[in-house]
Amino acid sequence: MLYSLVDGRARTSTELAAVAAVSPSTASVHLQRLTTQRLVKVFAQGKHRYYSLEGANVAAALEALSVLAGASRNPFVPNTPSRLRAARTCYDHIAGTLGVSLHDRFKALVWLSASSTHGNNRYDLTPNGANALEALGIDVEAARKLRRRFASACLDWSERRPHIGGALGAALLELALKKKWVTQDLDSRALDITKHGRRELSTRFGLDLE
Amino acid sequence: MLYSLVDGRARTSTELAAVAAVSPSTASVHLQRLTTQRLVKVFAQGKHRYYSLEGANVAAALEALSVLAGASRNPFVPNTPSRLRAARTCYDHIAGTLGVSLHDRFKALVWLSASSTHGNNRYDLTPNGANALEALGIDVEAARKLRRRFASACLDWSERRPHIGGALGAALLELALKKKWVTQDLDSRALDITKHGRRELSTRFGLDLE
DNA sequence: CGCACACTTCGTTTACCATCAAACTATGGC
DNA sequence: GCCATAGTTTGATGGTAAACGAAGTGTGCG
Repeated sequence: MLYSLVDGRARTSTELAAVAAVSPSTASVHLQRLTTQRLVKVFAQGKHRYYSLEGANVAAALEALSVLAGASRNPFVPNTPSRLRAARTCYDHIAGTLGVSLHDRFKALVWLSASSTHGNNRYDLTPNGANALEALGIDVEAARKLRRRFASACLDWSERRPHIGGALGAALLELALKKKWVTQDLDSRALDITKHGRRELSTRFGLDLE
Repeated sequence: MLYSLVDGRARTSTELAAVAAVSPSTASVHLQRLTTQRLVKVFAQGKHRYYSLEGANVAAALEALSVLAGASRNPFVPNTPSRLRAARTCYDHIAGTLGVSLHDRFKALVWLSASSTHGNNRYDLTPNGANALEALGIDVEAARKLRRRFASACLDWSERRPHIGGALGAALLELALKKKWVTQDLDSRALDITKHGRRELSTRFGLDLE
């Protein structure tokens, strides 16, 4: 279970049960123990409970042990249709590889930081981030005034890593549609990244999508 | 057991049994397993079998795990009389802190290297090392001709780390006595490092002894 | 040579822990 | 409001591995 989590992605208890080839109940008690021992952390989203490694310490220990064991692990392959995996909507914001990439990029640029006031999986825009997004045409102040969480880490279904949700996520999708960076599929949640969009994402955010 | 070995010192199976608070027989089967799994290596000397960590990999893994456990280990304290621990003879060569320090220093200076032709715990002098020792007044060629092993790793009883044995070790002790770097105690195996010797060891080998 | 010591091998016992099924709780969708 | 799905709790069970004592092997010392 732990080794399957070293890629940084989160997994549900049922998936981890399958990975370990044990029954869901066995997996449950095991994961409970791993949680109390601070090896993994849980993140409940809807009726799914996503488990991921607690921190870099744990990954380091696993790495060191796998060196001893001389094992090479086979990587996780998501079995989501590739069109949906690349980019799609999640309620009213961007998910899929694109969503996760944006999230990672915004954190790397320090536009987004973990919220100090709210819970664990909430974000704040830094002054830099607010300026940059205003410059792109997002009304950050308006988004702040809405009666909903401003920005949150939403766990991505296909990538199993967080993307940006909340009012800010919605504003980003709105912007991307308005600027024709992406177009919405009519009968699915898939998003198409336009040629123009690909260029813009690259120059504005340094995002290089396959 | 493994944690008690992270300091790089070797320990006997009886000591490790005491460390783990189990019977000698239990320790024996456990150590056997650790050996086949390449976590520790054995070195038989007389009727003692010294166990030590197999390599840096193992130490790294233990380190990573202890970070997770948040434990701080209490270090090994040798219970040997300090006079004997500092310097003494082992058969006909130098043992104790001084012996181990010389061994470590010679390896660091690349005067001594693991023997390519003989077994695992044998040494060869490098050309550099031979020159340096000849310059000090050791007849290296004569030592080579003796019908005994030239240089070997002899596990130090108090330090639990190797010092230099064999013909080379004997020649080193002979030199140290002749140059009055050390004087031999009359009724024990203890060696006294003279003031002069301390100075010489410092300038010639960069050895700083307490 | 024989004793003492260091350690290992063997066979047996015991305790524990992983595992599962069944029952239970929680969440989302219609 | 009800069903389906996701996950957890609980209690019983069996397999396994850790542990020990007793007997065996090997090494050094007098």
